Amino acid sequence: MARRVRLDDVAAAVGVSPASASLVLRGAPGPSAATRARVLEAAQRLGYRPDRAASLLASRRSRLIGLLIDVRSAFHAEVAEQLQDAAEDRGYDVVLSTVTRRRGQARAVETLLDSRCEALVLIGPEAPQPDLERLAATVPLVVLCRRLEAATGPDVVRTADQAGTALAVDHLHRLGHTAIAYVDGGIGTIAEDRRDGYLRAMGERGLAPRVLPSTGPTGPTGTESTGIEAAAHLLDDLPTAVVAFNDRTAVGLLDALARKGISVPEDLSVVGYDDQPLARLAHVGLTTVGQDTEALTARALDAVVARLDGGREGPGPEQVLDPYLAVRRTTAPPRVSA
Amino acid sequence: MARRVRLDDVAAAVGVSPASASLVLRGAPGPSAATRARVLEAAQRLGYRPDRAASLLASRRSRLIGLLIDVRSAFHAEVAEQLQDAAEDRGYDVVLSTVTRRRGQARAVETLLDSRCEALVLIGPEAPQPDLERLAATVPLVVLCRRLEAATGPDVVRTADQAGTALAVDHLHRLGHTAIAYVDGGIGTIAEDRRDGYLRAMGERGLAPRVLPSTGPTGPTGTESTGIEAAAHLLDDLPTAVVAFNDRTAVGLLDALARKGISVPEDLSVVGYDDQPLARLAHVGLTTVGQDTEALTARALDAVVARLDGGREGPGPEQVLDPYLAVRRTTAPPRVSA
DNA sequence: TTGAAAGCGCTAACAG
DNA sequence: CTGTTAGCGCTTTCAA
Repeated sequence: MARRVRLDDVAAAVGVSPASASLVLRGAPGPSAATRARVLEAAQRLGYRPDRAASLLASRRSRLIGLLIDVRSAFHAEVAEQLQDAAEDRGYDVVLSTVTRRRGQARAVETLLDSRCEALVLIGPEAPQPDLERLAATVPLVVLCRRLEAATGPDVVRTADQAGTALAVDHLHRLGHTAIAYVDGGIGTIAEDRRDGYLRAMGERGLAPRVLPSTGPTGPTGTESTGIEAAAHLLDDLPTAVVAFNDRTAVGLLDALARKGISVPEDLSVVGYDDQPLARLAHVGLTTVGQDTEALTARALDAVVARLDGGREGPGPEQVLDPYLAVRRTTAPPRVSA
Repeated sequence: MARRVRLDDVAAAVGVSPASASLVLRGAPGPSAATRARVLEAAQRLGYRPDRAASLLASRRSRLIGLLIDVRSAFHAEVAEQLQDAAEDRGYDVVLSTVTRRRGQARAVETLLDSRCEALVLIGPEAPQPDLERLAATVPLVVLCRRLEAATGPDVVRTADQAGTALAVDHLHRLGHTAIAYVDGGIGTIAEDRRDGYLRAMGERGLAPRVLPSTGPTGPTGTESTGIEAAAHLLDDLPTAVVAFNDRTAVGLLDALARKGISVPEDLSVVGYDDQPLARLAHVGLTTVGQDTEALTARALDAVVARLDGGREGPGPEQVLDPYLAVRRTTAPPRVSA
């Protein structure tokens, strides 16, 4: 295998200095149109590919944004794709680092830092706030989809989760429902917000809340089984509508209900949360609350750029976007009972 | 923000040369236990983090494996996670590059090459074989989940897709089915193999095949809508069982059938392909064919290591793994008809 | 077992 | 507008 073509080779072939060739290949101003053309031609002909490690080492800036993802999450994936494209438009590149069962968030962050990322984006990190603050002291940090108490270090971009469940309650109430239960999502900031939004919305309407606890500490929370368990509790005293912590819970609920012969939405309306592809399946047609991922990633990138290019020092104001409600086939007015 | 701690700082703090410190920090043999301890202590205390760009540039080898993924695919995600962990055990690191709608495979591959990856893994690449051969001439290449005609360049690791659909047919036949239709997946190596497997399996059993065409060139292939369309054709002359090109198609099919009042598996058995998380949902309970992702990634990594560390020159023998059948709730013996 | 010196391939100052 | 000169932070001979 032939030695790789270097910048020097290109420069030599054209008869200019490596410095000039470098300017040309980076599209930097300076070189004349003539030199430019010749260098480009030679680079093309020789099959020159710049060595990223070398240019990274030599340049002051890396223009690299690190993104931590749990690659199994569809939402993370969507963010990754959108951030990649958005970053490109601003002249940045995104480095992905995956969290796996064996490879915790700390390890993944280190990888990113070692790769010279200038800023980091974390999606719904579960780390305690002090850890995030500490990290933010090291590198510009954007926390996506996670509320922080009086964030001082990281920039925060998130959707108003409280407003999301409130949206669901509002929708059901307008349809005529008053007995609206909520299937909880357990611990965590997101679960808290969604629950609070439900409780507040119910209170505002003078409705009695009813929160079904999430699966206990034995099982994972916010999964299909959470919904299945909740269904069992529900059967004793059926409300006319249920809001679930997330879509997976809602799907579990739907499944269990179907097996008990309870029709949705005739006997019971169900609302999920997340607007996952799953929810959109014709098969499921789940009415659900969703967030505008594209806007979320755009804001996240704005925050990064404001710090790196805009010279902003501290975190910007918290960005809280509004959720939307996608009405599908699992909600309807309550049955006019006898 | 304080200047980053360098190797020189650590070396100076201990009073040894950077060279020795380097050896210690990489765990290379040479330095005495005493030096070792002192260097490690100092590195820890100063918060030293090696600069990857610099070490990459300086070292002959990068020990980097590039993986191209479409991050929206659950399967790709699973491979990414497993390859990451497996690579770590062999002292390699995985660099992820995503293909997006805007950023084609070629671009993503270039990124990987520029990052000094020593080998590339592509998952089910759709590029024409000559392109793959050409790429394989540049860098050790492993093609995962894609059959190649007499592969000369890349290593190939895949599951026997023909055997997969044959497995499905066999299962249905044993249950007593004879009228077994197949919903096609359109063009592409994988679709061809699955269809061929079906046709051959039917032929071997003296059964008449019936292939329902995939959605035409207007729509994407292998999606829920493919299944929905297929259901319409099916209704004219209902078989007792259907094998679908993939799970998404099967789910579309299930949905359409449910709306027509056809019960599964009582009136019709359905088998999918891929064993996606979707299929495992209690809600769906799809009988489906799957592949052993863990084995697949392990073999892929073996192939990479054989070339890089084992000094193998050409591609190794094609690795073809067996698919498995996950029997769930969408298949049953045919109704004993009147 | 350790240290000195010479790069890895590129960019960034500055001088011409 | 172009070339020269130094590094970026690390690894790697090779000699001590």
